[in-house]
Amino acid sequence: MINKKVVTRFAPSPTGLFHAGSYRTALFAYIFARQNNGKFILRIEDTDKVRSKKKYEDNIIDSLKWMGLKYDEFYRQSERTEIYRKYLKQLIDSGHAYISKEIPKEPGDREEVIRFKNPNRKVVFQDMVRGQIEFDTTELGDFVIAKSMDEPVFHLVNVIDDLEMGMTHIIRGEDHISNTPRQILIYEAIGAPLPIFAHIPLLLSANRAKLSKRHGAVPVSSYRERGFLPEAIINFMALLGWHPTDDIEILSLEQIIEKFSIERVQKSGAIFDEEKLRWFNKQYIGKLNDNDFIENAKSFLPKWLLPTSDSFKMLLPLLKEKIVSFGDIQVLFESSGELGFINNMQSIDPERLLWKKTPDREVAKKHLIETKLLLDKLDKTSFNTETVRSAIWPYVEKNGKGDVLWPLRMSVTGQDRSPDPFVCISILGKDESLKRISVAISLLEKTS
RNA sequence: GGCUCUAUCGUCUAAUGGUUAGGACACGGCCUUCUCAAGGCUGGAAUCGGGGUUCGACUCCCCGUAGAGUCACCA
Repeated sequence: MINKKVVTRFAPSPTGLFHAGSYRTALFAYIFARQNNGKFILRIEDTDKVRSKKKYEDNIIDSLKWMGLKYDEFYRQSERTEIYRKYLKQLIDSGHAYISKEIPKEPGDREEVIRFKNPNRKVVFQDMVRGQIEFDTTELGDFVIAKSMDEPVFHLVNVIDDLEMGMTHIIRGEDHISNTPRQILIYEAIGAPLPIFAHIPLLLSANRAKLSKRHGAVPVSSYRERGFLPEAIINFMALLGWHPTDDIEILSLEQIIEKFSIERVQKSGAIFDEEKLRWFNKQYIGKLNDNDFIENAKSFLPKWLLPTSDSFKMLLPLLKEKIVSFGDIQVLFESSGELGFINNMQSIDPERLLWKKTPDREVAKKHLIETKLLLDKLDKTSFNTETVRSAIWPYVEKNGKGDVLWPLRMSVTGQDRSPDPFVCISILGKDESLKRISVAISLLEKTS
């Protein structure tokens, strides 16, 4: 039995912010390694010195860390030139590559590069996702594998590293299918055994183009900034191109690792639709306990609302049920948001104080006056959602919920949509609430 | 254009020769409800087209069509 330990890798080039497309590739490679008790390697492919940026490398590493995808080894290709040179020399010495005179076509082009001597033959390989794939490499020509002995290029370094790092499974995007025959040729020239390939389908933008900076790719870090939970992103992404055998879709990373099977990976590309991610995020937010919720919510709260305050405690259940991502908290508190009334009371049209089923000014006015009286009896220091509710509730039950509560809620919020009036009133406090109710009463008087 | 890959509801997908083609998101309706949500119930919605193979095709084969990827001294 040649039961070699599974080794997979994620090999991004640090030339842009880490986005969903590459993230899903990393996730599948990670899952496959973990479910086989194998190794997962992160390799930064920064041979393009012009486009590679440290900040992008940092972004990739931070995002991976945030998502909880731990790698066992880390490499940077820019630090491995010696190794590549050795192989380059071997390839030239054995006649598989040669130094080629060129006519530069673009600025930066060399007059001399190293090309691979293409044996021009058919290449066949088995892909774990797609089955057998055939290519005729004749059309590829003698492709460039290095700009100079110290500047190897993608195809070469990719193969050498996978070889040197003992890669057993190359799990990467479908966009690499057409690179595979070139790389197989290099493996053969070096005399190395082939790894197993698995090309997973691409993630597509809404217009069906490969997800990229130009086409709707949202950086993972931006989901983090908008208050999404990594568990939700993982769950959502895993289900793009893969599906368990049953219909249970809410899955932790551990459960995914347990159930995952690369043979069940879809062959066709999947459109990245944020709508379902939002749903997943809501599910995961709902599972959070208060402490974790607060921890996540903290940075999105308006300055005046401390997580330790009574106001926050009153708002907590409401926040939990309303938001889809923590970033929504900010929206809620904007002047046009559902909690905007707290700091921005809009002037109201008296007509809006009337409940649709009882559009009578006298009725509305009477209920406002009565509830105001009830509220006035409450002690300021024990003015909270529960005391407010119990003070008014008997009156509400006796006179009809809509008849009493609609004018009350409208008078203190001025908004069509808001939390229930008890929460609103307790948040505003006794003085402010009574003031707003008085204003509403006088509005009804003036016009009637 | 050459080469390669792909094709089930709007979206993510299940069903690997026999199902009333299933689930989820989104959408509509109803219930609940002072509003908005949430929740419950419920509805509409798909096998790209044409040929085969077969007693029987979403499923296998061929031809179209459509989409995607790739054709760098980027990765």
